[in-house]
Amino acid sequence: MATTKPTQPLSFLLPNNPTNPKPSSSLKQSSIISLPKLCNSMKEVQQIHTTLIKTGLIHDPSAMNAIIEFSITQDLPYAQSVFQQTTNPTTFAKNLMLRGLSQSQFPLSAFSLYVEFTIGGFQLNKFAFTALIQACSRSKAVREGEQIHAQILKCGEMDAHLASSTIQFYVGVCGGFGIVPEHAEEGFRPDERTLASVLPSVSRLGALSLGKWVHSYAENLGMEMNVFLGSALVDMYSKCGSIDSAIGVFNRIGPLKRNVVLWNAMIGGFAMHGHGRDALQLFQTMLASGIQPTDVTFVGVLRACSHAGMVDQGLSYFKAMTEGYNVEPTIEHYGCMVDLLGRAGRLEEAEKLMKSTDEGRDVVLLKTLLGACRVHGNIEIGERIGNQLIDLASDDSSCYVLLANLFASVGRWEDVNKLRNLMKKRGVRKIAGCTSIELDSVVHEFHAGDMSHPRIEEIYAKLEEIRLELKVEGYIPNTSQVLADTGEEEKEASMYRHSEKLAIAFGLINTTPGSTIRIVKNLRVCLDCHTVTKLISKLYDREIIVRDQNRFHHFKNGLCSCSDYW
DNA sequence: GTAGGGTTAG
Repeated sequence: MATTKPTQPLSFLLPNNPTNPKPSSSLKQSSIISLPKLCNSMKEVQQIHTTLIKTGLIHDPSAMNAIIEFSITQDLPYAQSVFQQTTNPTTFAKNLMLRGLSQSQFPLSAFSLYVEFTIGGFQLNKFAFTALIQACSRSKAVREGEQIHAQILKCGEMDAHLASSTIQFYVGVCGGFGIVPEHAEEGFRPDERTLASVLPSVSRLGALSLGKWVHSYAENLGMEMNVFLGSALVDMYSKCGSIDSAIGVFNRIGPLKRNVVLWNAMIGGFAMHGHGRDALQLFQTMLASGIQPTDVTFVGVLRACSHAGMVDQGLSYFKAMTEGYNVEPTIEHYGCMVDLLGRAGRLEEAEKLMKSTDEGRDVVLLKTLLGACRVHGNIEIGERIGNQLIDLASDDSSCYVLLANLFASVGRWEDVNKLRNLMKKRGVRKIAGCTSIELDSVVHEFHAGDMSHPRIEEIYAKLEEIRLELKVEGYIPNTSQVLADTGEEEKEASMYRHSEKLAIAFGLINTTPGSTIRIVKNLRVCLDCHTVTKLISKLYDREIIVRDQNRFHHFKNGLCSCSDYW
């Protein structure tokens, strides 16, 4: 871990450094040859390399290996030249070189070295094979990978590590085809790595009870809560809507054990839940504990600012990122910034920033800006961006829907119809809205106007009850996002069959009063569902947590954590 | 002494 390395330069250990009066002979041989492991830069490695040559210690194979080991990740050409100058490279050094090339920009270059080695009569071992099969994974070289797989089987080098790299190869190049396990292995015990690998799938599903099961499984087996498992759990709990449990896992990992990935996961968790201040406070704590932020950290920080509406803070963190922390902005950072400025209604600035990058025609950035135009009813910029989008991403239905929403909000029904016809002509279909809710480990899924649920009558009865109560409260349905130019009554009726309303009604019927309702939606929440959910949270005294396409909404006491911008 | 796992805009 980079943070455990000494930060001061190591040159004071070298003999020609005047600040160090001791001659090099006072250093044990074993200590100088292990120095490259402690190095922070190639410059230090080169200094040590020079010293090794001067003192003759370079003839010790482990000294050479240490130099190669450091430089394969930092300066591959350097490692290659050192390796070529070695008269009798050890197996270890050969394996390192294979690994270095397989992790380089041109993974298949490992194969030329492999050919060289085999001509020279070198027998490959499991470490060499791992590097080669990974090279095939990275470059999607199916035939080569299959041949390496055959060789591995022939020479009997297969073990658990190599098997997992081989599986990764097949999963990556053909979706796992051809490697279906024959049976679940008897006596097989998953370890922290296994669980850390399955958790991202649980996170994507938003299946909290499944994630909780994995967590308690780990605890029951007495597994060590390391940063890998910890980060995966923090992310899982965040993405499954249980930010408190995420905090619990984070806090239980000792401050000294926390690495930047774990901090990033927790900051990102706060961000997606709209807890901007918590995210920024945690970021400051991270800095105070001496952890260097990465580009991912700033994605979390900027996302936190945008989701919590902290525009000024966001702008100053973006500045600090590039000027103070030397982190180059990526497309993800620009995405956050366009969202941040767009939320504040600073649409011209958002567009200017977008155009100033190489990513001015990126579909996601354009969609972010168009979404902001819809929220702020800016038809001038919105129409321009929208038209650009439906050419650029002509098969993406959400672009048409966003633009149609904008037209509908200003009553331009003719344009809405034109868009609908264009979609039909181009064969683009709207993605159907779908909301799921999990009760007692069973996932119930609802689509708009769904009549298939066995308890659908009760659900519609509950919705009717809600509709009447909201009417008493003076609520007027907002039909601006209904894209059919029909009568108000028809529009209202169609809105009451939206999938999120069905899921919430089902949740109200089947959970104890006062308990939290969690639902997951595949698209963005519609404007009317958002308003209705706020009112339900107050009327029924329920906390309702909604995960939509890209963030969480916490509805409580008539308010939503997104401050009505999403 | 070498290899597998975790975090990333809308």
